[in-house]
Amino acid sequence: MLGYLTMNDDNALQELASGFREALRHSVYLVRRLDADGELSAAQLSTLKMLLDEGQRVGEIARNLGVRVPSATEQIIKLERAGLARREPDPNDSRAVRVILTPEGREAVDSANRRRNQVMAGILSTLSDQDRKALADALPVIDKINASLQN
Amino acid sequence: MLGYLTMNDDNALQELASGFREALRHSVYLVRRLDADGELSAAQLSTLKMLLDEGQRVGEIARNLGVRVPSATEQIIKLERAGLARREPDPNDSRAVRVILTPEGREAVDSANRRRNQVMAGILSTLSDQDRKALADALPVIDKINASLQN
DNA sequence: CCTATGTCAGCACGACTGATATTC
DNA sequence: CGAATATCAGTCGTGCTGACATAG
Repeated sequence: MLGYLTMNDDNALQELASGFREALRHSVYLVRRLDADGELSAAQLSTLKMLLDEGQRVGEIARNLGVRVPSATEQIIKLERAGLARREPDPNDSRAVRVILTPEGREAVDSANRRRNQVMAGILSTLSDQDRKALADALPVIDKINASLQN
Repeated sequence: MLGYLTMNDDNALQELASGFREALRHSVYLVRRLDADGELSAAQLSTLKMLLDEGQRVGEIARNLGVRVPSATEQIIKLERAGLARREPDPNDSRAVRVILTPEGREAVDSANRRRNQVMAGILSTLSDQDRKALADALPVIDKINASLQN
């Protein structure tokens, strides 16, 4: 049996969960809009971004993207066809494939990233300092929540 | 030419934009995961939810969902086939169609909503009070950002 | 006649599962 | 031989645009 305080806490938790879910649902459309007139789709940009440093294996990309390996392969093939990435055999493990950025890919990431950040910054610039602080404070928390999925 | 302070503000804005974009990108997968083992897809649940009170017209549903009318029609047809919603002519405007929930639809909303909220609440319950407060404080801000798309 | 509302047809994107090769 | 890695083939969900019918 729950005590009064505990029950309140539980209600608050449910409400927060519900509110956050709703916010995320709407944000899906925000992301879509952000991509709308872009040269790269969101999935492509995400994939390219994680190749920036030294490239990755297909399996790693899939895991980091939160999708299955065949889905990652599909994206990679598209990027390759677009001349933005290249696949090459992993020298240490011939089962694996390393995916690396081409110079064009690197340029595409930078430019698309810049464009999207500017659109978002434009939206954020209409907020009050207080609102921006609240958002900034919540980002690490949202990261934590997202990270809890990696398990 | 921008002054020092302004330039700092601008940098901060860009960083906030970038961080928020990144958080949203990851959240897409969170939402997916939340839907994964559900009886209703996220789009279907969202559609059903806005019929709870007194039903809505197709155009209203589309606007509230943030999608085009044909996309809303498609969802509605699926819900109708599943026995969760019904379409009937609007008595005041014969061009329009009112969509209303069936009792089964009402039940489905409740149950799916409950399940998803519980999963999310489970995740949130692992956070500190401070983190939860930060998240709660940011929700209205995120709503504002999302609302800025309605234009 | 023009506009608003909804539906239909056809398409694109991006995920998934299941079935292979190939290598460890 | 069994496990891991990547790809291929086929399917599904959900969005979009453009064309259309009907009503205001």
